This record gives sequence, C-alpha cells and structure tokens, in this order.
Amino acid sequence: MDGQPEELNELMRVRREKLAELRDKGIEPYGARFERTHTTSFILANFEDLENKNAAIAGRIMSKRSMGKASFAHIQDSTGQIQIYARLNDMGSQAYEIFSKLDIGDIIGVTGNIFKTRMGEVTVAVGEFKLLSKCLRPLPEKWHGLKDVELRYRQRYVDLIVNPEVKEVFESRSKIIRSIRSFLDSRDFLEVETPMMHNIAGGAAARPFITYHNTLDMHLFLRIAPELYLKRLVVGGFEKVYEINRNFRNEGVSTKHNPEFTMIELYQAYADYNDMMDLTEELISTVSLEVFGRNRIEYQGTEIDLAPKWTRLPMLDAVKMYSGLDFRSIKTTDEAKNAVKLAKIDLVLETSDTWGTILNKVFEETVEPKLIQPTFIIDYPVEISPLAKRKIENPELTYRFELFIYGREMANAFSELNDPVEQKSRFLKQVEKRTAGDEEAHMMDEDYIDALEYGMPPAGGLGIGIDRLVMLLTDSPSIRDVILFPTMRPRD
RNA sequence: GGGCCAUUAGCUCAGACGGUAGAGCACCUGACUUUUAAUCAGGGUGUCGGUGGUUCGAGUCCACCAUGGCUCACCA
Repeated sequence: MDGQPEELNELMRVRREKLAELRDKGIEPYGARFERTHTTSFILANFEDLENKNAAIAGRIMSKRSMGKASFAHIQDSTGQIQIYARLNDMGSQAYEIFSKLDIGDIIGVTGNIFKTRMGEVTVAVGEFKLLSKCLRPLPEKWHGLKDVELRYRQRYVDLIVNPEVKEVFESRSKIIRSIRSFLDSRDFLEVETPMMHNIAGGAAARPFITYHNTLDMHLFLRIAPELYLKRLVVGGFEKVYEINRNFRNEGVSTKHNPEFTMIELYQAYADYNDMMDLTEELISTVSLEVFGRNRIEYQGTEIDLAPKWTRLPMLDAVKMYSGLDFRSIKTTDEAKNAVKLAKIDLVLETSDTWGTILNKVFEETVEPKLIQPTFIIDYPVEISPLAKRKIENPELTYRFELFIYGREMANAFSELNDPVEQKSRFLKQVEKRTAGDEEAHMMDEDYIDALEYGMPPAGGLGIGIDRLVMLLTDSPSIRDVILFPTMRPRD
C-alpha cells in the first residue's frame, strides 16, 4: 500500500490528484515559513481584547463544514483548536475554490479577523490562507479517533493528531521530568551523562543487548544501568550526581516492561539509604504537587496518597505480616525451604536458592501485590544486593530499600557498598552464579574495584523508574501509554 | 515461552444456521453565505491478517503462520 500509485485506495488517489491540481495552478502544496501572531488557545482565552483584530494562525484542518459559498473548519495547533470561517465574498472566487478543495488533515496558515459567530463561537474569518502541507492520507474518524492500540503505537503521530488526551500524557511526562530536574538542581545535584555502551554490563541483574563496534572490532553492551559509572564519579569527587536516560534490558515485554526504559539514578556522598528515603518521598510528592497540584491521586480507580511520610517496613516484618513466616527465627536455607513447604506457599524453589533468595521470593509472592500505598520495604538480603552495604546489626541483610506503589516496584536504593575488598568478593559470588548459568548475575568489573580502591565516600544511591512513575501520575495502565514509540515487532 | 482473545472499507464497528459483505464517519457528485457530530439528494470505495484444508459453496468451520491485546511465566 505504501508508495505504488496503482495500489493507492480511492481516498489517497483523490488526494494525490488534488496535489497535482494545485501544482498545475502554480500553488506549492508544501509551504515554507509562516509567521503566526497567536496560538489558537490564546485567541480563545483573550477574545475580549482581540475581537475584530487581525490574527495569523496556523494548524491542521480537523473538520470542515461547507455551505456552498461559505465554509467553516476547525484548525488545530499544539495548544488546541479554533474555528475558521471562509466566505467567497471575503476571499474572491479563485481563493475560495482552492479553500473548498482543502482536505481534513491539510496544514494551513490563515490570516484574518477575529469574531464571534451567531452561535457564540470565537472564529477567525479567513482573509488569506496559505497551504503549508498537503495531507495525502485520510485521518481517522473525528468522533471515535484512533482506537486500534497497535496502530496507535506504530503510528503514534496519527494517535497524537487525533487523540488529544494522548498528547496530554506526553506533555505531563515532560513536565514530570522537568520537575525532577528542577528539584535536584535546586538541591545542588549535578546532571551528568555516562556511557550507554558498556564493555561490561553492570549495575543491575539483567540480560543485556549486545552490539558491535566495527573499527574497534569489539562487542559492546547497551547499558542495563548507569550505576557503576555514576559511582566512579562519586569516587572522582562529584558528591551529588544524577543521570536521567535510557536503560536497555533484553527481557520480556509487558504492560510494565519495555526493553528500553528511562531511569533516573542519583548518588549523594556522605548520605545513606535513610536520606534516600527522605529524598524519594519528597521528590515524588513535590513532583506530583508541581505538575498536578495534588498528592492524593487516583490510579486505575484506587486512591493513592503520596504525601510524606511513607511507611518504612523491614522486609522481614513485611514477610511475617503477610505470609506468617518469621525469617528472624528461620536461620538456614534448609529451614527456609521447609518453612515455605509447610506454609504451602506456591513458589518454585531451585537448588541454588538460599535463605535470602527464598526470603525474597516469599516477599514477592505474598507481600508485593499488597503494597498499594507508598511503602518502603527496607533491608534486603545480601545475596540479591551485590552493590549494597551490609547491615552492621545483621550482615545477612543490607541497607537497601525498594519503594512499592500499587504493588509495583518504583524505586530501588541503598547505602552504597564502598569497601573494595568486599565488593570484589561479592562480584566473585556473582561470577560463580553466572558460570552456573545465571545469565542475569553481575559481571566482574575490575576497573570498578580499582575505583573503589581509591576510596569512595559513603554514599546513598537511588534509582527511580521514570516510565512507571509517569504511569502512576498520569493514571496510565500500560507502560506503552507513556512511551512515545514503544518497542514493537516490525509489521512485515 | 504458555493460555485466552482479537484481526472485516481510510477510521469506528455490525455481519444467526456456511450461500459470496453492511452501517456511521471520511470520501466523490450536486444543493446550500453564521455552521459546528451542519443539513439535504445521490454514489460503496473491500486481498474479510496470511497460507493450506473441509465443503457444491468459507468472513463464518479446522490446522498452521503473522501481528496485537490481556494474562501467567520471566524481569532479584
């Protein structure tokens, strides 16, 4: 259907004929610069002052109503829509004839007088108009818009043209990110950019994408997290840094996962995970207030209160509360396995599982979905936290938390492990797991160990999934609703 | 990857029991100089996702494939 004229359907054929007709008449269907004096929404908001004044506006024709020698249309710019009124007497027959043949979807510039119609609608009377871009494909239906989700994602540009609420979501996304930046900038965090192509895919447990550099003749990984580079910067003396950008994980696609997704990671020297909890709840509630003017939000019909302070619940207590299993008295891996069996918790346990991984599995199975209001789950087992500092009181656990809202992991943070010797032995344990077939286990990063050997100040680090935060704040059910161009298989 | 569901005109959708495809919008022709889901008269523009099969006959039944959605698994 693309390209070959003989394959064009009737609607597209007609539009191409109109295009040729315009060119025959010496009219360029793809205009150049057009100087606007007003946006549509500005005119609507300031009609009192603008009545009978001239305006130059530009936008896409979204509807047309022709009544013979006069026509109405609505044109849409990035701020909204306004009605225009074209009258043969005002324009002359040549111009009016061309106007009459314009299609819904065409982009035009209009100059004319601002007035109010008999029906009370603020309207621009077309004095002159200029075709700025001919639209060769029919737009979806004006009343129902574009509903087919597959088309909406594949042709987001069409979705954005006809579904104004979609545009609002992405405007909100931008405001949210801007608000995060201004929050951190005002607290003297420095925004930095670290590599997206890594020799070693570190900083998280995930399968990476692999790419190849021709000249250097080597494979590179798309980053799964910026963590290890940001902490190198902390070693280097940047005491408060953050980065907002894409991570890439070669894993499943779902309503909560896209292979490339946006994370913010930040590190603060001389702080710990308690500071990160304070920062997280302040950050998210401030952003919600700034962008949406409220902290009580509704997500998929559930009211969620983002006002600080949020519950801080040790994982051991959470697991005891929701599963009945008390991992404070369960001391060994064998005891843990037995306890899970006795409690008839529906879990698949592997021989490689240990006390900590079992605790985490029980947590995910029994607790996670219950955490609707913002909750910090604190003190994660060391086995699943290879970059976090051990708790002094209980070395099986770490100073790590994850934030859950609506049963979803929204943030992950810890007091950073800054002991190079211990970090090395943690990496070695990960490498063992990798060798045993765990594709998500961390890789050894000798240079990172070198960096730690120079001394990294104690630091708190935090990562927040931006897409999931935007989902929450915009009440979007799927991550694809907050990513402009979500990953899709090609159509053919 | 498993399960369930969907795929029909540009868009939104309808098509019992298997009989050769329909509506609204959009579009085309005509009428109409303040309409607004404009109105009125006329016009259906289609590889029914694809490939096989069953059948006298398939949009409809069967198998496989593709794409998408939901869900489970995975994602600590």
